[in-house]
Amino acid sequence: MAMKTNCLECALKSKAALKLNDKEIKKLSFNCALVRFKKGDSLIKQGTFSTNVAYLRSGLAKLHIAGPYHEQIVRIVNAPNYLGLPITFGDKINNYSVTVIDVAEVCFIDIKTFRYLLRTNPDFAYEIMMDICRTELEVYNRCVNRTQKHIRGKIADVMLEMSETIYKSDVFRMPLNQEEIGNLIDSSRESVSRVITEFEKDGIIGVSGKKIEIKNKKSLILISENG
Amino acid sequence: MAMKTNCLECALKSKAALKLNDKEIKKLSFNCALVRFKKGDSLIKQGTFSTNVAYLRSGLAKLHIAGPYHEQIVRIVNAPNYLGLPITFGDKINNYSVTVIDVAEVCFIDIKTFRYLLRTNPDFAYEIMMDICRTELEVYNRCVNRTQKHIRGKIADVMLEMSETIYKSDVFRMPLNQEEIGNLIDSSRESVSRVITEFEKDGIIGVSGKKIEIKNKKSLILISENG
DNA sequence: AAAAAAATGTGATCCATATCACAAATATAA
DNA sequence: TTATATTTGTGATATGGATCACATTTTTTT
Repeated sequence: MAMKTNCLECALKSKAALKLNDKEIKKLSFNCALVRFKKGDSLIKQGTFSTNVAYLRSGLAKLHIAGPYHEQIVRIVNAPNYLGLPITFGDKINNYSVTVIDVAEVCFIDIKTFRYLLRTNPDFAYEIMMDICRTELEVYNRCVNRTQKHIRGKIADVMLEMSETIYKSDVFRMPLNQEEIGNLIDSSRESVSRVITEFEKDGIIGVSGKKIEIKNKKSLILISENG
Repeated sequence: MAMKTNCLECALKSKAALKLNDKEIKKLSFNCALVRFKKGDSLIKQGTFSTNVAYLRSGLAKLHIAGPYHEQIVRIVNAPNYLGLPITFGDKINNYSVTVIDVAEVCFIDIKTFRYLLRTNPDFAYEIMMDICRTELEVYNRCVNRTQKHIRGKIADVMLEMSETIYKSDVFRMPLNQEEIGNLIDSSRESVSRVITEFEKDGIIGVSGKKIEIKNKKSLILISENG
């Protein structure tokens, strides 16, 4: 499953890795394994020990936490992006799970190597820090929206995020089922179904199976803003 | 208002600052101003530019965001702690506000000096990174609780946090009014009032004005866990 | 100490969503 | 291709908490 990597020639390097010199990249290459995953595979499991830094080279994953009553998807992570950086530093035990939702390639980097690079290359460290901070700010806003918006606005947000941020296209294959969408926006599967049906009837989106087409982006934005 | 600081002799240094050598501490001292604030004073204002790193040396502050419908308190920050580190790196514009809720001393550190220290002292940088990551993990869990728990459980959590984490005592002066508690746990002022009254009637807490006494911690923990 | 402002308590009513309970439709495995 | 499992659609009903509307208490200002 795991393959030797050639980080030097990798075209999907992180912004941070671009700051490494050839010698450092080689060190990284030696201590890094590339693994392919399919939908449903678990990359990080809440409650287990973290031993590697994971870098999502391609594909899509969900970061989720077992809440007191049900599962909650905290955010969708699209490539290229580090996964679970905060656990690498904040805690030895994984505070959340990460699961693949669309075929993915993941580089597992030895944690000692990663720390060595952080210590020796301040530019690399700075980029990693920027990355963590940007994510944190995003989580703040996501949390505020999740708790304050009504279902219709939240579904509109999900559709817009998939279209604009994740797939960068008006037509896409929704990688989450309705129960997962519910876990992402904190509502029940049934309510998600009702709103999606409503959006379709109103001609705002087109649905055929998992395929979604954004037909009226302006309406979606309006609904996102005004509930 | 602002005073020259003497970081070298400061007894309330951050874990990160403890990693600095004397020369670095002196540099910090030269580029740092200590300011005292009282309840209600604004330390960081959402939407403005961030120019300094703020370190809460003593006191208490709330980190809050203007949501689509109402204000939301994201977390309560107690000293000693950095304020708004993620904005320092993640964005030039403040994504949230920080306001004092109990007399506070804040050190404003010149951002260039801070960055210089990050570049030159990897141990310092590592501690700062740890700090950011721990906060991020905390925010994840807080967000899950806020959206999934019922009011009674959330009020129990607030009481326990104040008693155990913030004031480390069974008796304390609640620094938030009921509207603010509502903003912290996403509920209305009225509901907060009702639950607090209920807890008092049940003999779980004692209330006289702002003074709160935890009378039955076991009950609170039970309510926190089971709603 | 009096007046004004802010914070709190409490009933009555309303509403967005959850929950329950199935039917129908898709997807997956045998 | 049939059988089985998973996902989705939709009505009926229940409910936690929001909202509204005041009364009361506490705090702050003058």
